[in-house]
Amino acid sequence: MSYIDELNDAQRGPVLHKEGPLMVIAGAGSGKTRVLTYRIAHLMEQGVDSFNILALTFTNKAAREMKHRIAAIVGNSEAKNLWMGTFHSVFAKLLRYDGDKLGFPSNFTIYDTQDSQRLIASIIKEMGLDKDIYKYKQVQNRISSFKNSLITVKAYFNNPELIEADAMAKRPRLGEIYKNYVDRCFKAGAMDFDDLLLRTNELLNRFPEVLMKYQDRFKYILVDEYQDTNHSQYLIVKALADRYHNICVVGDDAQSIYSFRGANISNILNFQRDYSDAKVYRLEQNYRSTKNIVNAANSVIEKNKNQLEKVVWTSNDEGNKIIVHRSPTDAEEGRYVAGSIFEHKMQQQLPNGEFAVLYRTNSQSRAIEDALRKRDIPYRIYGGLSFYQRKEIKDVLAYLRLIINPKDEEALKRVINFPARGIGSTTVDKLTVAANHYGRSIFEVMENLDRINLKINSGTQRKLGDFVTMIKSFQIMNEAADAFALAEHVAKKTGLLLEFKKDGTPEGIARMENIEELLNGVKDFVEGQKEVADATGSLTEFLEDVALATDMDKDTEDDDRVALMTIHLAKGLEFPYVYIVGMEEDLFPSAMSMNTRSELEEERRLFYVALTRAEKQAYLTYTQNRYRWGKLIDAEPSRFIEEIDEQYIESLVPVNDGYRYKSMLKDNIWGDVDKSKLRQVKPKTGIPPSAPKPNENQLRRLRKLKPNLSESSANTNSVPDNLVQGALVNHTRFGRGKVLNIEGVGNDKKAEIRFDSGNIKKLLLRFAKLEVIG
DNA sequence: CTACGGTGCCTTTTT
DNA sequence: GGCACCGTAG
Repeated sequence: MSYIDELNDAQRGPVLHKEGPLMVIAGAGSGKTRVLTYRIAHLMEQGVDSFNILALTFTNKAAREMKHRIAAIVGNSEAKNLWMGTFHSVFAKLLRYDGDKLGFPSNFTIYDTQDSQRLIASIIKEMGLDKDIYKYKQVQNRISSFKNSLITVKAYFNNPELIEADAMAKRPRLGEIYKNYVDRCFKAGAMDFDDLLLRTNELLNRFPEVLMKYQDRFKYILVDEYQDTNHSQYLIVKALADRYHNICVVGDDAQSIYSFRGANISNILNFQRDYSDAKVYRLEQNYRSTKNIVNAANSVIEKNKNQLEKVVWTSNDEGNKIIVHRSPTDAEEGRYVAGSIFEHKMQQQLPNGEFAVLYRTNSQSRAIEDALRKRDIPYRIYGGLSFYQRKEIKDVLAYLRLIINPKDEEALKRVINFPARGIGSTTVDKLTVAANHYGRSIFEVMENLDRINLKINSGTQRKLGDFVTMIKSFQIMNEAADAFALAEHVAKKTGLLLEFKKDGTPEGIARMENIEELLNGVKDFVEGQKEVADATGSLTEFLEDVALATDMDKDTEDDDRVALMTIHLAKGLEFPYVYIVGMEEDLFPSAMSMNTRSELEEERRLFYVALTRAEKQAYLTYTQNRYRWGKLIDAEPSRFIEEIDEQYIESLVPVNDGYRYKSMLKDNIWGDVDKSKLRQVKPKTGIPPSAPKPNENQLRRLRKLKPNLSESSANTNSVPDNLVQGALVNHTRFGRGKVLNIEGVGNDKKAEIRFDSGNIKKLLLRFAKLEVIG
């Protein structure tokens, strides 16, 4: 049992723990995934049937990776049978089996947030309500939070406080909207994200035999990131574990960052109350980061009041201090980050994948992207507008959804007139009214146009008939053809591909290519599904996969790129070099999250998560002025910078963006050096026309600054004269090599060298440690 | 019915 | 600076 030897004492406890509830409080970087993986493998080696294990992870990717690692220990065929995935994907699967008891077809559609919002917007309109009072996004948000707290429509109307609150907010008819929304989803055979959990609860509550079936099946339940479960998820887990009590939850209260979507930190804080015989294990040794980073993060999270006791420590090296950097604008900030990454890469020959840029909001990615592009540094953005959310992709998917489930109202509305086929909003409105009146779906109304008098002129009636015929022909094809053939047929037959092709603009071509990429994705999926237990590779499965895919789930192509993502998405990941950008008040912490103590504490935990992603070096950057909503606004440094114990911070370095902007030193824009002045540096208006020159004090301090990466000129190698094309050289890391070519001048001078290993590398001479040997 | 331009809201974070 | 929605003209 060699894998047991790879664990430290603290990790071994929960892995070997036999029966009964256990909670693992796992500090950042303490090997929590390893514990989960090995515990599952160990259970299976002890004779537990893999059919009896349920593991709930935070991302599908995490589940996949864990499965692979388990397969490596216990064998592939056994690992296949594990139920492992996100809450949403696991319970979607469960609802496909047993959702019929609630009146849902097994091929129900999953509405994404946009679908929900559109439906709510149209309900508000149909009800004749003022859209400025009933804002569809806010309404959707509120309904979502009801569902996450298990407040059904019925529960809402039984709760005077909620009704009162909405009345006070001048939205007395919110309950009605809620009711209509639920009805319409039901009628459309659709569930939104929250329904996947809410309906699972309903199913388990109303049908004891179903509950017993799954209680008996899932004798061992493991939940990752337990601190981020919401009430609905909490109840599902509790119900399923109620029979055997073999529940293992893993989490870190200090990393709870999803309360905005209903996550309830008290789930983890109260675990011992729920299971009085629970054994608690703590993983406190951090294997990821340097002492500086761990200690800095500890000094920040200490400021939170509401937390479990835990001391994260590390025996890793001291490491470099955290570098804090100020820029005049967000564009400069991007340039600094790109320049810094560039220098690290050149100096240490690091791959792009060792770097991550983390931000609070998706909109911050743009400035970083621009700067990286200018430096030719490859990057990949995670999150934001993901592939599956692009218009053209959603259009294709909507057709596919309609084939599977013609009652899917949002899919129908999306494509009934795209590409344009002369069916306008007037017609769609008439159909909607009729559908609501008869309690049928729009598609059913369209199928029976001849039997209902809707005052639609005959030309339009014929167009509607053509549309119905087309969709039905697709349905017939779906019975025989595989998902790929069908999807390709649909893209062509509907005219979607042609629509974008004839557009001719680069944008249109890009969209066409995206559709082609989607088709390839379908193909890959169909083939990949053959490896999964009880999967068939059907269109239904593909659509479910797409609906619940997160951006992190995409197979990380093995190309080497800098990662750009929000801090939320970065949870669970680690990178040697981490840049946390936009460290400014109102941005991070967010202006929306400073009203209550608990909101602020969540922002602080978010910062803790960000900081603890870094293995070797963390950078914090902020700006004096930033573009927001297309306007330049003043910014001031985030309070979180001040909250870090000073001893872990490298004195705030001047803004000279490496060698390339060295000329700016003349009228330099200096970062403030004195930490105590952090809050005073905010300029009154925009960018000063010429930034102040450094005073004597600042100059003295700057001279004392150790040479570091940001001051590239200080550690530039002098280039030996005899380093010419054809010279033989020795490199400290890569060994002997021959210079093939020299290019560039001055600081940009690079040598292309073929090393004896066979690798050809381009090195910046001012960094490369080269010795000429002949 | 479509195309186009004006307006307002938006930016927290995601399954 | 961008998207979604609405009103108007053709």
